[in-house]
Amino acid sequence: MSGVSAERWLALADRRLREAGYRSGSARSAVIELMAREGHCVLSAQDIVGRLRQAGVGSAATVYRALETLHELGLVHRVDGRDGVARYEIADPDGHHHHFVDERTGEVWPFEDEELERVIGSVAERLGVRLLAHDVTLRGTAREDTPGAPGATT
Amino acid sequence: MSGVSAERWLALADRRLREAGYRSGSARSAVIELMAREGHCVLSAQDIVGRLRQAGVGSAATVYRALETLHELGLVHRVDGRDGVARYEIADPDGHHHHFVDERTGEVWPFEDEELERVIGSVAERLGVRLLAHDVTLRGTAREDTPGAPGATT
DNA sequence: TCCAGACTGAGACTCAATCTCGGGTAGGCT
DNA sequence: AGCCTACCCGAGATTGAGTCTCAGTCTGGA
Repeated sequence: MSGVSAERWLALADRRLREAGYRSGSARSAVIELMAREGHCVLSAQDIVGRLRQAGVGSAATVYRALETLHELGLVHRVDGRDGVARYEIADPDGHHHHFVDERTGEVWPFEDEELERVIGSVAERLGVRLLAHDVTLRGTAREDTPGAPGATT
Repeated sequence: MSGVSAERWLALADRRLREAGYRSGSARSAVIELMAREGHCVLSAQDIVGRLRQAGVGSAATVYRALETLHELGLVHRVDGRDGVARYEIADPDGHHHHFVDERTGEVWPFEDEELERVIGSVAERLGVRLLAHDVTLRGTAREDTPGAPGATT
């Protein structure tokens, strides 16, 4: 997600919060700014707590509260780790993606695939259910022999 | 999974453990039996601990050790809960399935879809990664078409 | 039978996440 | 501007899943 889009997300977050009747506060604002800056890839709640503590704001409770609020407003997605750690990323309003987890390094890379979305839609139809959300998580290892492997960049 | 198949899984587990050089022990056997009996749908680790404690065997440490061993041998799958709770189910040797979670009732339904598997395979190929596992979790509501049910998508 | 090494279980420990509550602050009202 | 109420914040206590440790027990081959 580009910087421009991050700006847009920040504005969106601001608006939604205000519309939902929330006031502004230093801690939540700090969380939102951090997410806009670095939340394009998954950030663990603990990461966020750590970053903000460095900056001298926020406490665990506050960060979790802020993230829960953002999640309720649909501004962030929660990605469940295999290790009992909650991870968050900003919800891209014009895009939907899934995750590949490298089993060796624990790194998480996003990807999207149109056909995958289509098939999931048809599966839901076949099952006769109304879909509200769906997660696809692939686990494995990046193939070093493939130059296009998603490991080249952070 | 049927009772017959549960028998088969039990035998398979027995064989794989022996082949891998494990000895038999009361606690692990109890975990395996419980999984064969009730593990066709997801069981949380805590559930298992509780059941076995009722029966007077096993401790938390032992149960987690046993489940880890079974997971390493590919005998069970781990399903990550949204709540930081590890859930397990027996790995059906002749079938791979995913889960639909009813958001209203919390019920979990397994399903399988051949095309979904195929698309996931091709996505992995496109990404240039070696796939070790993959989870697909659909969330939504069963469609008995309740008027007034939450209707958003994605 | 003997014995090395694997298995077990109670309890301490770690750490993410939540709860509590006193104090601070935003922002509407006069 | 000053006040006041309701919301926001943060330190610390608490919960609870999962892991670690270690001494005692048991399996299974020699």
